[in-house]
Amino acid sequence: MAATIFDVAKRAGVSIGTVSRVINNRDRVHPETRERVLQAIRDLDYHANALARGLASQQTATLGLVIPQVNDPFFFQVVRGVEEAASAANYSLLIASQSRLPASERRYLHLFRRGHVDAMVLASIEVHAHEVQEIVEQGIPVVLVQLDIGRNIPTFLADNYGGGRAMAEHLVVEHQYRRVAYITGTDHTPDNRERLRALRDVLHENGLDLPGEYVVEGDYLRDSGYRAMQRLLELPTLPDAVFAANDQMAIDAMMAIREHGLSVPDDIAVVGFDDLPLASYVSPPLTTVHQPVYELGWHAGQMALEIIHTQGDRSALAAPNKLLLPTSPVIRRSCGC
Amino acid sequence: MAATIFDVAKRAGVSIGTVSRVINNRDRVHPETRERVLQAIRDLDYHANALARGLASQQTATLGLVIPQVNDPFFFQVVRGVEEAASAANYSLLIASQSRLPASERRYLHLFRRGHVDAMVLASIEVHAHEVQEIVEQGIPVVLVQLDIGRNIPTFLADNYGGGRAMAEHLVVEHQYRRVAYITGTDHTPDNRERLRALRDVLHENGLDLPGEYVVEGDYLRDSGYRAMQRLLELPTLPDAVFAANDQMAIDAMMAIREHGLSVPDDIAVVGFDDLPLASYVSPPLTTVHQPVYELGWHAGQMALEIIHTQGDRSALAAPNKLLLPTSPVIRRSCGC
DNA sequence: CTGAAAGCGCTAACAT
DNA sequence: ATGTTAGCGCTTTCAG
Repeated sequence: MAATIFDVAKRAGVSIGTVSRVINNRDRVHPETRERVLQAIRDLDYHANALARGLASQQTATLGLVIPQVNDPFFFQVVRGVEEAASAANYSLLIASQSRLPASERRYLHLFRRGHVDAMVLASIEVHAHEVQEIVEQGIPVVLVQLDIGRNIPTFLADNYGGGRAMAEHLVVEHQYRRVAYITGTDHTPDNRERLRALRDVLHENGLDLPGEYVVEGDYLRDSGYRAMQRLLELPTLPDAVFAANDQMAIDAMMAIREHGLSVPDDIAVVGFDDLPLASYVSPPLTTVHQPVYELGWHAGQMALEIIHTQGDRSALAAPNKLLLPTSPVIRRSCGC
Repeated sequence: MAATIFDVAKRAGVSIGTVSRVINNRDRVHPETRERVLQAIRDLDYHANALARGLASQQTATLGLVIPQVNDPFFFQVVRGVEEAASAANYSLLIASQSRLPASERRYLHLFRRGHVDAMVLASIEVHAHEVQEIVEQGIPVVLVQLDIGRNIPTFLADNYGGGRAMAEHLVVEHQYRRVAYITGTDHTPDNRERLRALRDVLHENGLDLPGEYVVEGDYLRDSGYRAMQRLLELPTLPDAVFAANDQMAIDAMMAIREHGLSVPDDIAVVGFDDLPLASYVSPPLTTVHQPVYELGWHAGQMALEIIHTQGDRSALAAPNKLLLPTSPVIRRSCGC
């Protein structure tokens, strides 16, 4: 059986209270006593039981992270970011995927209901504002990643609008493309909206229009870009550039264009958003917008820890509650450069 | 404050013992009493505190998963597999990345030392056999994934040899390539060894040789395939096919070949191992061997749960302790098909 | 079938 | 500076 605090106390000839003090660096302990306790801990290879400590202190030193179930390398980067922030602070990471089950079965809510975690990071999941509210009201800090529910909750987002603008400007101003089309992601996501808005703004600022038939619907997933592009290729006037809401669809679109006997970027330029590892390997290499995914996770984890450590401290509320991390265009060949 | 078992007991007019019984479906409880308790639980939105339960029962209903720190989509699939196995059994998943720190700082060992988890899944990490032994001796079941330390520990591996053979046969028998070269992964990994052994066996069986200069060293990571291929391209007699130990290097090798003014697969065929999402997008699409990564994770999680539930039961030892999951060649264009 | 009570291993007052 | 003790919320005997 693993050694307990009693074993340590006995071996060091002190009470468990003293052992607890040296473990937690609380109060003053006589240097000599401390050394004796430390020695006993080493001798016994003692490691405080996390559950007992959590039960007594009402702190678990673990962060909960909820991610969608979809199989997207994107989220893994978020996980890595949160994990590193957590483990640097000696916190553990409890992971839950959002299940496919109907919203009624929100199993991940158990994480906090059962006292498992000190804070939660919700990344890109479908969640109702009132669910988040419920968690917060139980005193569990929540941090959101790529997920904007417009409440007073700390939120980390990639700068979709800024990145979209930079890319749109590259297309319209530098390359002087006049007929830019857009392949959308799922319509309800803010990312998609922001990117589309950016394109539209830039076009307008340059006296150009984004006609309705140049906005075709995709869903971010494989193949949807292909189908969307096919529809564009049936138009009487072809676009000279296509901005896809993500890389996956941009790559699909390139395929459709090639199969149509046209060339990327000579006939039609294509750009995406995300900067997947894949992007640099396709031919022509895809021009896209890099998203700081790892950083999103890291900052979110960091923020969660900060809130935990300032709980009850009013100044914590002074922190901004929506942070945009910069995105940056990655210029490769598919834009015509 | 969240409701406790006392609140439920009071509201149902029973003792906490009875509440505990209905929660855990232990012993018999009078149907009427049970219903009253259940109702109280619903009324109060009661959820048993996981820490308290863990402390009292010495079971945490959580699995620990340790993965390497490297940023490889491969591991994410393992994570998904384990997570789904765990959550299907109402278990939580505690994740730890192996730190870059020296081996002395094995932080993930805390997971079990501190009573955090009921079992551990170690995936593809660097670990000493005696460390695993230590965990097992503490009574924590361990399951290994893509990691073979040759002890009596349940281990899930992809069938590297089988997949390697199938691919080698495709090259040598079907395509009749006579000069097949191999780009290695890091030498110490069993995956790499098995794949190389398979190639060598198939070559010999067909009266062919694998000359030393046709085995060039890579390290699985980006760019290493490129450099390895360059060395092959300097040889007086060029290979007519190259088998890379993974897709990443195969793709790099294709680049090197093209830059050398040769064509894939007309001048030199190239195949890989892994079946990354990327593989189908490069041109020509990469012929490779699919690894059941998600399945490895899922089975490992499943096995961990099984062992937990048969603890102390001798029959548990009857299970095979090394399981090969089938790999399958995915024939695309880069092999010449 | 149910209640009472003794822990599980630790933290955090409260004493001294 | 250190010891004592009452919980934290639950499971699990042991009685009845």
